[in-house]
Amino acid sequence: VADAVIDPGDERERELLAGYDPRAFPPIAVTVDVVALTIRDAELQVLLVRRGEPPYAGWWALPGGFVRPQRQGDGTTREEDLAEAAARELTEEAGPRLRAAHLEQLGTYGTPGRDPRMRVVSVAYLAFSPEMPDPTPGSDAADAQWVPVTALGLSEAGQQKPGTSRKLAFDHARILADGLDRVRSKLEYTPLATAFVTEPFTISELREVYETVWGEKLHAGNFHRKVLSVPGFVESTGETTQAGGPRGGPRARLYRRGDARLLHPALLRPGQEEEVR
Amino acid sequence: VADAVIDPGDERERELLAGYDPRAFPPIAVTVDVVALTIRDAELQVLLVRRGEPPYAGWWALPGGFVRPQRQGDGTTREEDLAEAAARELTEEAGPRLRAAHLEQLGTYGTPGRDPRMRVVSVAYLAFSPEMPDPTPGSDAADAQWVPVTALGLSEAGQQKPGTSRKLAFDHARILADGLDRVRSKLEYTPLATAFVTEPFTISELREVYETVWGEKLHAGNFHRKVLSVPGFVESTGETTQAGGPRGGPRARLYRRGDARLLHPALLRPGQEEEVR
DNA sequence: AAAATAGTGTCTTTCAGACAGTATTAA
DNA sequence: TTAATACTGTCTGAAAGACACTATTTT
Repeated sequence: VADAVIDPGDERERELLAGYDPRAFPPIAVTVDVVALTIRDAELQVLLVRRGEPPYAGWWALPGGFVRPQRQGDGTTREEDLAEAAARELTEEAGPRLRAAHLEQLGTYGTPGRDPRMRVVSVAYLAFSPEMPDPTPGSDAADAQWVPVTALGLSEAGQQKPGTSRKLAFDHARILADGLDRVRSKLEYTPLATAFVTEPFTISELREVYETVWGEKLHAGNFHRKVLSVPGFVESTGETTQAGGPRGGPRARLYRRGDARLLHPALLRPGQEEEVR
Repeated sequence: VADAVIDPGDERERELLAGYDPRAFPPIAVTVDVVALTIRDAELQVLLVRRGEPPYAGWWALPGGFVRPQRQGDGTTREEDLAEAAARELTEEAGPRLRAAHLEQLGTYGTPGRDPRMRVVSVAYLAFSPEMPDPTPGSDAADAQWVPVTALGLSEAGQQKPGTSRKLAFDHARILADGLDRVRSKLEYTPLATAFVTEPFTISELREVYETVWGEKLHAGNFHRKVLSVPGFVESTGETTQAGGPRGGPRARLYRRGDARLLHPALLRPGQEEEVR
């Protein structure tokens, strides 16, 4: 295939190429996939795209696509970084209104055979955003939807349980499961939960993030004191909400994100006594 | 380049290919790089290879190379997984005696221009092994060496300080810095330290691992009690060493790795009061 | 005998979690 | 008035860290 452009030269040069020049090998495709998470209706939801073409036509997939060596946006032509590619895919699928508050690399998946068409190595990214409207129907993102992760029947092993209606294409069930593990764990020791709320926010809103992601009720009083005791987690605005909660209660104080990158001491997840052995 | 093999067909098909077929784009090379760490002479050391060819001839690099779509080992021909490729590179560079006790994916680096020859996306792996002999001179691994990480003058920003004699090629200083961050942090909440010692081991040997990786002296008595109090971290063999320490002291009890995958409660790193802000 | 090391005991401080209690707001 | 919620106070137990101490071994 691509060998054609190379003049092998003498044997030494050929060996050099075999060791150092990838054009001597069949190509490997590089893609990015994005696990975009948000909280809607008190549920953790993930952005999925319905596939229209084989393979896996009619199945659901994480938004993603091939990394483009050339990027044309503002007129200038330059190459595209991996994180840029992830952000681009997200915007293309979910619309320009989705501004992820946080984007980080999750991991890279390159097991042979994960894409039946050819060897594909996929760099997965994890994105978090506050509650977003549905992707605009009729736009480029017509086939994108926010789906509650509980509706996907994921097992601990990163597979979907039989009988789940929305089937995930490729190894996306595994990637999503890894992403969920990562989020649940990062809530403990980073201020990541603040990426799921819009500023200013209340301590209760922050607690709802933890409860939704961890799937466990937390003690409101202890949570409140704990959050305020961690230096740099949140920062008071001095304001309060304009009204109490929908079912009563006093007005709550409002906060902004603090400047801490790590939470010390950490907010440990309850019910983890049973260790992973 | 590779466009030649594709017949563009009508416009619809061309668009399909542009979206789904990587052969419509210039190729991106996929490599694996390995950050192999061990403890020798009470120092944390990393396996580096001296580059003989441009670019960066004479500089030092992490062991690594292109992922081979086809792998020929036991006669059968099949594709090579990313982790397999990492293990293969490690064996090729350090010799077959290096058996990593632990191998995990670190991250993927694909910034345009990181390799001046072409667009290269590199999947980095992190490997840990107990103390190993030097790579055999005269073998394939003639140019590989264990180098103390302190000799590389890494700054927090993942760059080498001016005046460092051993210069790291490509963005390998950044990859190594990320790897060191990962190790230091994983010692806290996983039993990873046991990957740096040979079984059976003493609590003091385990403490030396922590002290070397963290670069801080720990309180021997408190460390001892702490390790034994974490369920599943270590498991007693019932044996003791045959002699005391080289400068006196009683014989120490010997332990094996336990079955815990996570340490609860964690072994928190001291001197971290100053948070990352 | 002296020095080094393995391992244990104990005290103080911090923190997580349970629980109670007060003030404020909506229905 | 009732129920819900925001926030604070207090107690208990777990655990980290400082320090002291004993026992065992080498020099």
